[in-house]
Amino acid sequence: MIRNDIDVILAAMSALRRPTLTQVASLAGVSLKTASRALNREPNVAEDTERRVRDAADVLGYRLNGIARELRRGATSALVGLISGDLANPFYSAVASGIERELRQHGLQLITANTDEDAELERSLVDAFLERRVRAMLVVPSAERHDHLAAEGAGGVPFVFLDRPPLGVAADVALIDNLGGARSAGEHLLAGGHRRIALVSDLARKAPQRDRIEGFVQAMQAGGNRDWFLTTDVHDVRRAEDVVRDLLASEQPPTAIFTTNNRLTTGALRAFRDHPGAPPALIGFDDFDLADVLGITVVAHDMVALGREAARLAYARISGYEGPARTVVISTTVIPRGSGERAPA
Amino acid sequence: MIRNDIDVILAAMSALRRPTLTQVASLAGVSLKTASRALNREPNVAEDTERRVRDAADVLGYRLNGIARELRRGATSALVGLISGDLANPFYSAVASGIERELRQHGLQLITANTDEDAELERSLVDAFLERRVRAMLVVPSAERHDHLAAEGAGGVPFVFLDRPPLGVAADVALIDNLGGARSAGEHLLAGGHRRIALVSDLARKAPQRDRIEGFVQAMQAGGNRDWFLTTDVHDVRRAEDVVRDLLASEQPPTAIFTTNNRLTTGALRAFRDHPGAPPALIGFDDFDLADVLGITVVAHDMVALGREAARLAYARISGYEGPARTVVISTTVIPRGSGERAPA
DNA sequence: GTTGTCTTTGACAACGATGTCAAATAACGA
DNA sequence: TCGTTATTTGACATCGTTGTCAAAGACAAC
Repeated sequence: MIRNDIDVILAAMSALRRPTLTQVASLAGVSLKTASRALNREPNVAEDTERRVRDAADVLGYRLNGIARELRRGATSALVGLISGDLANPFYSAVASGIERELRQHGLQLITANTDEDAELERSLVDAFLERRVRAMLVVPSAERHDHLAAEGAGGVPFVFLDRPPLGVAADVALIDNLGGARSAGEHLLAGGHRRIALVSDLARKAPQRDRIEGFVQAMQAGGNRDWFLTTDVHDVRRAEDVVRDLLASEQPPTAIFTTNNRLTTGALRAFRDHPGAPPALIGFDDFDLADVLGITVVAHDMVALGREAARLAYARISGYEGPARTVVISTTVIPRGSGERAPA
Repeated sequence: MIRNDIDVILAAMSALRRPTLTQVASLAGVSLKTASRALNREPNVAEDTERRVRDAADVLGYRLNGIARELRRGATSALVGLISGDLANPFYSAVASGIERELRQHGLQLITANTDEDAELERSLVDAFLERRVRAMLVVPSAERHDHLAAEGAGGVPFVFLDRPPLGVAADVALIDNLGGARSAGEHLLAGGHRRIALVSDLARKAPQRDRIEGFVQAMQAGGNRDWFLTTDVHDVRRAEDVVRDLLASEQPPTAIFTTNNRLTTGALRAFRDHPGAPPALIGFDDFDLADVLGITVVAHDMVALGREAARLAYARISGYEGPARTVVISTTVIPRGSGERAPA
């Protein structure tokens, strides 16, 4: 009866709630279950019935309630969580896009959150994600220790760490070859004839920075060079600029500088800009957008690949892999662009 | 009875499923509802009871099932969806971080997806997000038209568009002052004495690019200059480099160039690098990292603010604002850094 | 002891979908 | 025509939580 149809439609609209499958079924004049079958293209639904249900769904603007479906289907979502310190850093956003593309191939959806490098927030965000029943957690760790996550690993939700290995937990990790990359940088400068080399690094307590420092030191030792020095805990661009400016103005300025991440390289370049004399040689860890135009030699690595590999590790666990924790290491390459090849003064 | 407790624990463990509230309740020896009350810190729960429940939850490693909770509480999640063409572009990732910070203040969580500028994917991702019952959708549109979203707006889920206004729908939008910014750039070059100016732009069918072109044209008209020319549909860095290289090599090269986005500016800089003579003046739309080091004059704007404002528009709708669609425009500033102030040859 | 108020607890339905199972109908061969 | 099988449909339970409502217990005042 037409009047009745209109009632159903009006009820669905006016309630300001999304129409439910029950309403669709009632409008189509079939049972709830039949409507469900029709919309899910299950076999054994009469052609005519399916059409009626689809029409009804269209009229009402019906959209499946994924929350209810997930609850019924096993209380686990198709979501994978990513928590990182600073998604605004182009460095990390490349990682995120690598992850996203890989996950999509398996019908999984990425959900992200920033911690602003805050360990407390990291914990609470992990909690929030787990409550949403994510299928896996990808973490670029900020916190120092990760024991609190150990229980989770056992509890069923796989964790994969990126860029920095977790402390206190055996878990899958995707890393960059920080040690090897930094060693190559050191060797490159030594091969160029440099001896007096300054190393400018970020917070030394973070593992990637530690490894980059160590790789560089290894190169120096292997090359028998002791004429190098290290400034550590340089955490932002401003500070890097100041540090490098001081280096340039010192009694015996270095003939080459190695900066251990993209921010520090930026700072160094700003300091160079205001410096009257010829700048020292420079190699930076991490490639960046206009490095080619600026002619900056860098230790490059594929961040998209890092994300992709991490996503693969996660997916393996989701699909049932139960073996021991694995580590994937992304290789690095020195890309000579001029700044790292300047001869010592 | 101890034996019984152990049974509950073992059952929870071995099932390889997360323990449910029922199991916690049974271990604590209370009813399901009481356990729920205890864990949610509802009033009127005996202190002793609450402790027993909490202990039981700890023992089992219980974690609330957010999916079930959301279903019960109203079938709408605390998620806000963001769909953008390319999250890996630092431009967009700044937007995302602005959004995220604003949302977090209201207890909302951002969930993101890339469309790779694919209109079809955009549609299906919007669908997927709506099925997850996001509270609002933020979209950096790729598709040409957005009529298919109109029904949604009515259906209750608020849509906010960023950077590009939607076609065929009246919805909240957060935009950059493309027109004004481009006009300022044009005026800046005219004031510097330039007449023969080349405009290099991306796909002209996209609204932001159209506006930037138009703003520039307005400035030329107002300044009575007709000696300018436009290359359009330059979509990637490579192509921009080629186009600018050709411009430099032409009979009558321009004395100034205006590139309408950061990718094109990068391309221009690459072309300049290989050019023997003095480069023309250059102004780029969009600020970028190291533009200061390179001394590039740009039309800058605050992308984080763009994200923040979009999130605010969305939140207003979520909190019940039902008024007409609103538009927020983020202002732009010309930042002179040298490249835009070079005198005409 | 009775009444009334306040605290604490539990039984039950509900959120919106899907899975199980059985009933109704259609189609077929004998 | 009847029995048998295949198709199509619907009633009902279920996922894990929270809201409603009523029952039970504690306590004070009369």
